[in-house]
Amino acid sequence: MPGESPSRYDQKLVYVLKTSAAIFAEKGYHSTSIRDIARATGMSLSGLYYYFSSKEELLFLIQDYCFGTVLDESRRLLAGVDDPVRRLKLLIENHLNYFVNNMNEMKVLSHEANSISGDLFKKVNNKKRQYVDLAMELISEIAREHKVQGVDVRVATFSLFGMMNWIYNWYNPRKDVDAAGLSQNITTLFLSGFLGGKALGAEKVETGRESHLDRNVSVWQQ
Amino acid sequence: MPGESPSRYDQKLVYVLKTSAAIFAEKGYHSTSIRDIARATGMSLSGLYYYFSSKEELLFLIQDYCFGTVLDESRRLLAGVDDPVRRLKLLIENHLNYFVNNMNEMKVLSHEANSISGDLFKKVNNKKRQYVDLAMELISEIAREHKVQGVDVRVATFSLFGMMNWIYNWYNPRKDVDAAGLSQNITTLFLSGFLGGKALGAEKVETGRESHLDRNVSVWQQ
DNA sequence: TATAATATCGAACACTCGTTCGAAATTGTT
DNA sequence: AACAATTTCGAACGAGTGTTCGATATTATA
Repeated sequence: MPGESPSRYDQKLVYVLKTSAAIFAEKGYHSTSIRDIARATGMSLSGLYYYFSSKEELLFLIQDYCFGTVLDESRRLLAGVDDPVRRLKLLIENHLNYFVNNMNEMKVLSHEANSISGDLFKKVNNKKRQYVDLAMELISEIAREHKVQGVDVRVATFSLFGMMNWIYNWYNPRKDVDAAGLSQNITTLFLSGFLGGKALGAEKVETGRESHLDRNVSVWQQ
Repeated sequence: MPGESPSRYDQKLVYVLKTSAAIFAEKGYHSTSIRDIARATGMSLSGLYYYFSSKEELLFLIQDYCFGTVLDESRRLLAGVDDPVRRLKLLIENHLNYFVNNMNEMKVLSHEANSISGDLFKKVNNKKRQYVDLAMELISEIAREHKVQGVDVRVATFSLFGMMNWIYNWYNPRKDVDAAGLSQNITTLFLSGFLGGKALGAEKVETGRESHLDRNVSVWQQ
């Protein structure tokens, strides 16, 4: 049912997640106290626990929501596309686009991957494995199709993720190329390398830009 | 003066650093207590403070020692080599070789870069900037020489560091290719990309394998 | 407006943390 | 053996942590 507006509860939960993600991204999960989050959200310490049952679950909610979106969106985009090179390009584009537009959440997802444990860790890691497997299979197909030799598929896959996930360490939206440029650059780098850059032009593809979390947050922003 | 053996103090300091780095790498800096380190080293809580003046300084000592070695070694290796492509290959090879042989320290250096603050942060960051600048200038030279178009030098540089520094998230010495293979793969990927892999073979280069920290640690190991 | 459901809060608890300090043990020197 | 320097330790302090709980305020329902 389209047009159904999210409940008061959901709206505020999203606000809490978004605010927490920003602080986690800035100070790190372990250096952030629930009191920090209370201050930033304007809520009381105990009031926050109405929206999560532990600090670790709060981290989980951020990571799970974030990864779920990336995974769903990439599947949606790849559906109906057959050529593995084209599919990989879409995956890269979606990944980087979401990263740039949700830097806080993606930093928390990348950098705090081991700050979570037990079942919550497993849940996030399942999605992560699915996502990595998808990319690795694409790269494997490409290797077969194009008879790539001398490059290990596992090394190639994680090198690609390294390129993409490292950006929270250096990327500056006001200084660097935009998300589309970033995708274009990294796609070229991965496929053709630094010295063969002219061979493959990555065409622009339409992907959603706005964060899901952004949608309902306006009410709560000062 | 070669052959001068390190003092008792230095030996044990190195032992403390090495042990701490292993725990920091496993549990993360903020989740590690000085009591954890005391237990692992077999020393008392207060006894540790004879070797560092604060937990943060302990982190600094690990990062500074580690980065200093990488930087010095890379300068030593690059001295006398003119061709920028050759120079970059050496930098990559040295970086990955040191990374694989000192995974704990390099993980602490990469992953805990923002767990340190103030002057100590500045000190480490100065070395980091020098190192990044060195790589970026090499890449810039290569771009000029080979008339590379369509790839941003800054994006390329940090993508390379992303590939290299991400490995602590996935690399398994017992499962993956060794340090030499890793260098070969990543050099090829960066320069020729996944689809142009055959063009450039990265020749093997001799670099030191043993960690500096390893040298004097044997006495203290159980 | 009365009643139920939802949402928020202040205060406190139990615990862990980094760090200090004076004394004791160990090692090196004469 | 006597002394000095180096190294180690136990015990404690004060501050900050995540979390709980009963009560209160707010909103929705009738």
